[in-house]
Amino acid sequence: MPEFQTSPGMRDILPPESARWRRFVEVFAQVAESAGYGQVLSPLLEDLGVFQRIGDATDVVSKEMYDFVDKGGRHIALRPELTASICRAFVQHNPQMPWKIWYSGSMFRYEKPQRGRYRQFDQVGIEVLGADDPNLDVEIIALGWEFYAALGLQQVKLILNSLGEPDDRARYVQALKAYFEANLEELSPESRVTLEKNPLRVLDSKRPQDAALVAAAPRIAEFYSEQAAAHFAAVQAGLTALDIPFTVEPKLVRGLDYYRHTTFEYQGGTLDSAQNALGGGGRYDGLVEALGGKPTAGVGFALGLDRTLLACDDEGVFAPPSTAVDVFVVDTTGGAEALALTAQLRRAGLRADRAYENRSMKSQMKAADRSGAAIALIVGSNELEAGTVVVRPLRAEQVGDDTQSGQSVVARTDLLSHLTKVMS
RNA sequence: GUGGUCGUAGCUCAGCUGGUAGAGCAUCAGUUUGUGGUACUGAGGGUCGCGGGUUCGAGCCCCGUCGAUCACCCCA
Repeated sequence: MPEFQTSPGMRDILPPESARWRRFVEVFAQVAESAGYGQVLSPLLEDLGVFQRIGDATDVVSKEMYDFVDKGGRHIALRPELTASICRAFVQHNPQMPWKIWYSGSMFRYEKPQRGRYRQFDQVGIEVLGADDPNLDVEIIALGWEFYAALGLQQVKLILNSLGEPDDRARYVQALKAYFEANLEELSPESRVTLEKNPLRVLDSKRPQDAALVAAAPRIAEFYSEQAAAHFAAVQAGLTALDIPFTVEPKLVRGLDYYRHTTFEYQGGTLDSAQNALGGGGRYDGLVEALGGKPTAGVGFALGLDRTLLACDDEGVFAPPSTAVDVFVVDTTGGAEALALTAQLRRAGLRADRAYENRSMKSQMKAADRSGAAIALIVGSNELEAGTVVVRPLRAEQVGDDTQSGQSVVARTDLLSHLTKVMS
C-alpha cells in the first residue's frame, strides 16, 4: 500500500475511462448547444450562504457541506450542486432573459461513499432563468431525454410530478403532517425523525413498514391551485406531443426544498434503487429571489455522470472511445528515425506512436500490435540505407502465412501519399 | 452518521483444523541469424492494508485502525 492514496469518496479517472468522461461531456454540450444553450464556467467554491439558500432542511446543506473558513475569514463551501451558483451568477451579472445555460463539473458532498455515490462526483446540467412557460419545462425534460438517447440508453424512465405553487405545497405539507401524526404508531422510528424535519420526505421512505401508510397518504394533486393544475397539465400535454413517455408519481418530492411546480427524475431501468436516480430537476421559481435577485422563474436539471455511465455499462452502450493510433513506427536502428518519422506523421495529421529504449524488433512489433494501430512502419538498417520504409498492415484479414502479409516497401519521399491512400 | 461483508503479486482470485506465500491473466526475455496477434520455455514482481495481542510459530485466531463494498439515510 502506498503512503498516499485518494481521500475517501474521491478517485482518479484513468484512461481509457477518462476518454469516456470527456466524450460524455462533449455529447451533452452538443445536445445543449443545439438548443441554444451557452456554457457557464463557475467557481468550485462559493460563499457558504449561497448554498444555505437551498434550504436548511435539506441534507445537502445541513450535513453534507464541505466548508471551511479561508485566510480572509470568509466562510467558503465547495459546491454541492450548481443550481444555486448559477442563480448567484444570474443575480451578479444580470444577463438577458431567458438565460439558457449548460454546465459540467465536479460537485462535493460529504457523505459515506458507495457505488455510484462519491464525495466528489460529476454532473452535467442545464438551467433556464427568466421564463415560467410550461413549454420550457417540456423543452428541458426533452433535452435530457435526447441526451440519454444520444448515449444509446434505452431503458431510462421519466418520472414526473408537480409540487404546485408554494401555497399549495405549504397546505399539502400541513395536511401530510397531520396525517402522519395521526398515525404515528404505524410509522417507522426513522420516518418519525424525518417527519419532524421535512414531512414531504417521509413519502420517500423505502422501509416496508411505512409502505402502507405512505400509499394511503393525501395526494398533492388535491391541493393544486387552478394555475398549478394548468401548468402541470400543459407540461404533460407537451411531453405527450413530443412522444416522450412518462409516469406521474405523486410521491416524487426530491431532496432539494426549492422545487415548486414541475419536478422530474430520470431513472435507470437496470440499476438498484439506491443508485437508480440518473438525474433530476424541476422548477425553482423562488431561488433567485432568495439569493437577492428579483423574483425570477427558473427551471433545470442535473444529470449524474457516474450513475449514467453505470447505466450505460448495464445496457452495454457508450463504450469508451478508441484511443488507438493510426500508425506505429518500429525502428531497429537506434530510435532516431522513429523520432523523425513520428514527428513528420503527426504534423501531417496522423496519430503516430512508437516504442522506446531500442528494444528488439519482436518487442516493438508487440507494442505495435497493442497500440491498436492499423499499420506498422518498419525501419531497419537496410531501409535506412535505401531511404525506404516497410509498410506492414496489422489489422488486415490475414489468413495464414507470412508471404500473404501484404507488406510493401515504400520510399520515404512517397510515404505520406502512400499512407493517405492506404488509410482511406 | 448507523449496521453487514471484505482487504493475499499490476488485475482476478486460491491458500485445507494456525507450521517458513500459489495459480491464471498481464509484464519482460528467449524458442539460431530483421516482423505482432496463436503455441512452448523461462524470469521479475508480494513487509499477505496498517498497528498491537495470543502462540514455540499467524495470511489464517483476538482487539484496534485505515480503506473498499453493500444496505439504511439521502441524493446524482
